[in-house]
Amino acid sequence: MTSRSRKPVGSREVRPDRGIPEATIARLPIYLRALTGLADRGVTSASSEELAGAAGVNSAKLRKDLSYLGTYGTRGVGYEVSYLRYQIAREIGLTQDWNVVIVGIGNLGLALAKYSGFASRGFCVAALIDTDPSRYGEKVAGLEITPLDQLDRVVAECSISIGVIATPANNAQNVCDRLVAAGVSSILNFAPIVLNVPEGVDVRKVDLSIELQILAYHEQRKANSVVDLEAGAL
Amino acid sequence: MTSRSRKPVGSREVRPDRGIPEATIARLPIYLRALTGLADRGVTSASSEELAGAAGVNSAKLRKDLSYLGTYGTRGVGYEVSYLRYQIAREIGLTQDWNVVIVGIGNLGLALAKYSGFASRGFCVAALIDTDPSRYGEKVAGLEITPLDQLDRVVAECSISIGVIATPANNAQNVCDRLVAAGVSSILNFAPIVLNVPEGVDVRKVDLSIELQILAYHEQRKANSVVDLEAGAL
DNA sequence: CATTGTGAAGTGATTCACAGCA
DNA sequence: TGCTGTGAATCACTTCACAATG
Repeated sequence: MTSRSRKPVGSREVRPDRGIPEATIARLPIYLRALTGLADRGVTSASSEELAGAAGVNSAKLRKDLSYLGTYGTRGVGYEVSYLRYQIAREIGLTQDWNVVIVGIGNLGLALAKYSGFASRGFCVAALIDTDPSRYGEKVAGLEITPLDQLDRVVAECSISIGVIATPANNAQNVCDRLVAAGVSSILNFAPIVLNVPEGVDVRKVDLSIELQILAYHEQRKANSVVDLEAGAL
Repeated sequence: MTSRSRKPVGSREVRPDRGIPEATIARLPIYLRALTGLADRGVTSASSEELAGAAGVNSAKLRKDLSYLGTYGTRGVGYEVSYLRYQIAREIGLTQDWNVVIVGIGNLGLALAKYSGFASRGFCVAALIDTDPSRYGEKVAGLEITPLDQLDRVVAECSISIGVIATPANNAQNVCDRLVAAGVSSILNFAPIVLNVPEGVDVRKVDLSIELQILAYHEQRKANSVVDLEAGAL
């Protein structure tokens, strides 16, 4: 098994080694989703092959990924769905619910605030922040839109550690700074800019135009290769 | 599928195309965004160091990435912003605009339909599709919501090759199949399921809960390491 | 005996470090 | 001189292939 020298020597092992590759971590939620789907359909046990199919990866990768968490399968049989599901949820940190603040209640922020899927996946939208005074007090999904300058209070009161930025690009860095100052240390950024954050703060970004552009690149290449074929270029 | 627009024929000496790493392709849109930002601020020239800063990557990676496209810099000087911007846009396939259809005009679909940022980035939302008859004909951002069974016609009429799925999970595979049947070969999927598509169709997925869960994992680890420190465990 | 768990091999991406050029 | 472009080295991730095992 593992035994790489990470930290400067531990006098002893604290928990089964925390060296899970980032790529694996990014897939754990997918496995969780797949397991929940199987459980909902009444499936109680699944092989790595079946699970991998449901998650859209190959089975070797799935087994390797799971091996970083521990040995939760049974050789010759497979994995018990609900048990594995629990183990992954625990690993991700979903034994507790996480409170989230959404900043920027425009079209996208509104959609996120109303999205019902977060609750079942371990997240609770606990506060909505905007900077437009005309919207203060407006209720969305049972929550009042609150001014940005109350961020510190709201973050503290609700024990919020995850912030979602859904503002236009020109406000995003400012909002980000305010979130960090308020104590938020994980940020999901929808604004199309690179955020600067201090050490210790995690940022993940979702830029829809970028996703489309990546598709466009491949789309263009498909179109071109058709042209090539028609021209007998190969 | 329409679209051809290739370079002025192919007796070019070096075809820099073949084999740009996927990781590089995924960053080209980021460089494009950074260059646009610089251009907007009147910057006409930038070193790899400056550009990399604006894009949130290190300069070695940026130079290596750009080297796959061609040699667009000047040693000792840097890169001409507008020239490089054009070259990247061309590489991605943004010399043309891409028509996009959004399927599922719920909260998220609505937000996407209204989002003004697509236009400036090479995309035009050309059609909105839903399955709820009570919404047929409703106008959003100047477009009528159209029934799913008119997808084929709409895709053909508007030469659409990119589809966005913003439906609930239970409709998504069906919608996906319909899109593919209609001739769409690139799909951006917001539904929290794994889509099955035939060879040659590209899918990119955005799952907001998964992004939050990845943040939660790191958040949990930060919290735990604080506990470890307090307990003197290291 | 079917299936897991995992070393070893393979592949791809990143970073280093410096030659080559304006 | 200063910065790009790029081989070589390194690091990270994936896949292979099979011994271990319930």
